[in-house]
Amino acid sequence: MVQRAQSTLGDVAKAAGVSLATASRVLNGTASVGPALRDRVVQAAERLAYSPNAHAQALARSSSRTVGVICHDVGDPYFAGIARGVMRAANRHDLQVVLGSTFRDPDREVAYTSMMRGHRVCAMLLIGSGFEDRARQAGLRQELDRYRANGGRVAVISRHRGLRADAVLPENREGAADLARALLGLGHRRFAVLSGPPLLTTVVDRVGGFLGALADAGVAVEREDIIEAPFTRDGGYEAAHQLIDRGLRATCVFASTDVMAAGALAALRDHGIGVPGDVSLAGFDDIPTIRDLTPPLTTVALPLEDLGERVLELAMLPERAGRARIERVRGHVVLRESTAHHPGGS
Amino acid sequence: MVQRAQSTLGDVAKAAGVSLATASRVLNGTASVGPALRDRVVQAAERLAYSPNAHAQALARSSSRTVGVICHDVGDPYFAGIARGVMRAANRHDLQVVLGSTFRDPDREVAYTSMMRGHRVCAMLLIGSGFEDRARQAGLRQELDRYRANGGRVAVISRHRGLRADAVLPENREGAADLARALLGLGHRRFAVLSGPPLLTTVVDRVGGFLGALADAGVAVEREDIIEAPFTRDGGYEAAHQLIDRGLRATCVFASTDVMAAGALAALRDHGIGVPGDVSLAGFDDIPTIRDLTPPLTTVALPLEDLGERVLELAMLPERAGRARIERVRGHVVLRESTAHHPGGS
DNA sequence: CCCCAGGGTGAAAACGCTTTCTGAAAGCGC
DNA sequence: GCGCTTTCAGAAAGCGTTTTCACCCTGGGG
Repeated sequence: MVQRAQSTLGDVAKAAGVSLATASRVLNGTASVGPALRDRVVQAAERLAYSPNAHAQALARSSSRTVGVICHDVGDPYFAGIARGVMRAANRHDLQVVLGSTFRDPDREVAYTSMMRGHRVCAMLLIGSGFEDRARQAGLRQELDRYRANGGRVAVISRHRGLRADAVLPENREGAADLARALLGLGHRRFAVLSGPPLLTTVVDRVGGFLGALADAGVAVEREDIIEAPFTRDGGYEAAHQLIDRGLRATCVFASTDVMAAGALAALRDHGIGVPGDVSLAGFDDIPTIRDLTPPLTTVALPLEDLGERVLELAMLPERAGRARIERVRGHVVLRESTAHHPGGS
Repeated sequence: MVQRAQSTLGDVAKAAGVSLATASRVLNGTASVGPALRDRVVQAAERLAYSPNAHAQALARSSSRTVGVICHDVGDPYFAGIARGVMRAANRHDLQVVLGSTFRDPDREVAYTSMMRGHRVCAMLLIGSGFEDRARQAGLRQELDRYRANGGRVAVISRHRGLRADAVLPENREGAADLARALLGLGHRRFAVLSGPPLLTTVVDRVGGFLGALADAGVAVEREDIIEAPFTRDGGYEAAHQLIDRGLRATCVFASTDVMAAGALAALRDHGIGVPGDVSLAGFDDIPTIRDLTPPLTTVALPLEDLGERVLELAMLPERAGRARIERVRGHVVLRESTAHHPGGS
């Protein structure tokens, strides 16, 4: 294939009969250039279909308008919602976005951060739960510290151990506690919990908050009524299935994400267990689709798109000297029809 | 971009007491370097937390391992599903992804292509429906032609008028026709259609295919039973609402995407109209969540994640001399419980 | 008439890397 | 010991921009 060389600023300058410097100034509007020359340059650029080489620009300016975004899985509605917010804010700030999807592999997360450091992105956004595993976090932290040592900005959503980065923090613990109290208020006393991978801070917080609030009310959840499963629809399905196999004694099931709850709902339906007739079901996140389930799911609503916008806004702020900025976001309980009053309760 | 003195290859070379060239060769494994020097370089790089400047590399090599991906809205489950596939394939090929979300603004689409051209991405992926509007397409086409003239690769999902790019083509027309025939087979004779923006090729194909197959069977759909609405959940809700206001006479409603169908289902439920008792409902795409709706939605299943992987694979192939590669993907009809046999039918 | 301010322009030095070209040293057969 | 090929390392020329610095004008004030 004959690959005609992409025309350069030099070509444009030559075609317009001006110097490189002048051409650059015209195209950037950097300095005042005589109208005659200006026109010649603009026309030459158009004629040659000139497109400035962004790499050369980044190199010469030592700056770029690119942010790196790392999430677990763009395909998941939770991240998709947040990503939409990030993209909206990025458009507003005229920023380019390079995206990483780790598929929940912590090593890949580190690989992405180091790649983005190489790209000299002006900010890095870590979307989604951190890991409890300190050893695992160490590599990530080192990479990010190096990045920040050179002036890079980091902002995260959710709790990330040890990273001292600006953060948008959904109040998972409190939200789950609120939910627990609401469910207690409906009269439930016997609960089951569909937990995610216990390595995720989000899981720890949500399940911990939920169980804590129950404990405060004198309600304990037995070990076998807490099931760990992947943070996916099928994980939720499997977990509910397992729960049923063990003999479902709870009157209310809490799934730590809506995605899992959707799977659980399917499992319950497949077993002919009525929701909320036989058992109540609640989730967390308020992803858009669950209000269209039957029954619509009770959940703790998080403003996903908003989270995305805010984390990007945080990253655009200059680093704060003292300690990191924390924006807490309180989720609010939305009682829908998947949870019903439990007659046996108080 | 990172401000403070990020260490450079020069620093590493100096610290290791070797030349730039040697340092470069060690770090790239380009040529054989004596073990003693090699170690000194590697250690110096580690000590200085060296991270190669990707822009400088791209410039020096005049090539990059970055692909641009442009979609309408990452937040939409359809695109989120495809994006997941793209990310998976990108991980496999060790490619970086820069993402654009147009929010369905064709101008922004052009802006993205030109920005990505500037970035000298090695390929551009256009995800999602093209526009019928020839004038609008002209700008996009020009930008892409310039990109390809310089060796850039373009691959698209869905039909894009005038772009002669490699494409993964969901057979929207045929899929919709299959669906229509299946619904006819259930005995339905009176249909309504929730159409998307008529400027989108996807809409034209799906609605066209659907109506065409009906016409072949001697069934006509009246103009007022075809409603145009945005390609969103709320668009579907509104459209169904409007349909109901006009007096719902159809026994079966076809929504041109699952996302719209989900909204329509909600509207029908809100009006106490039973699905499929009072009316059957079908969508298109088979996004993951609709099988969990009640009733689960009949649809035309597209392998979303697979589409994403395949479009990236296409883009990685060298350009084919003659005409563009076309990969047709036949969706298959999945009859679920949202559609029922219509007693009045044949 | 001279000097100086200042707008407009060009030459050239970065920016951080890759890669070609060149040269030095080392290994080999005679 | 002599020429020969290999191997390994460095000097330097790009890659395509931006930006500093210097220069040349033109005009206006003294």
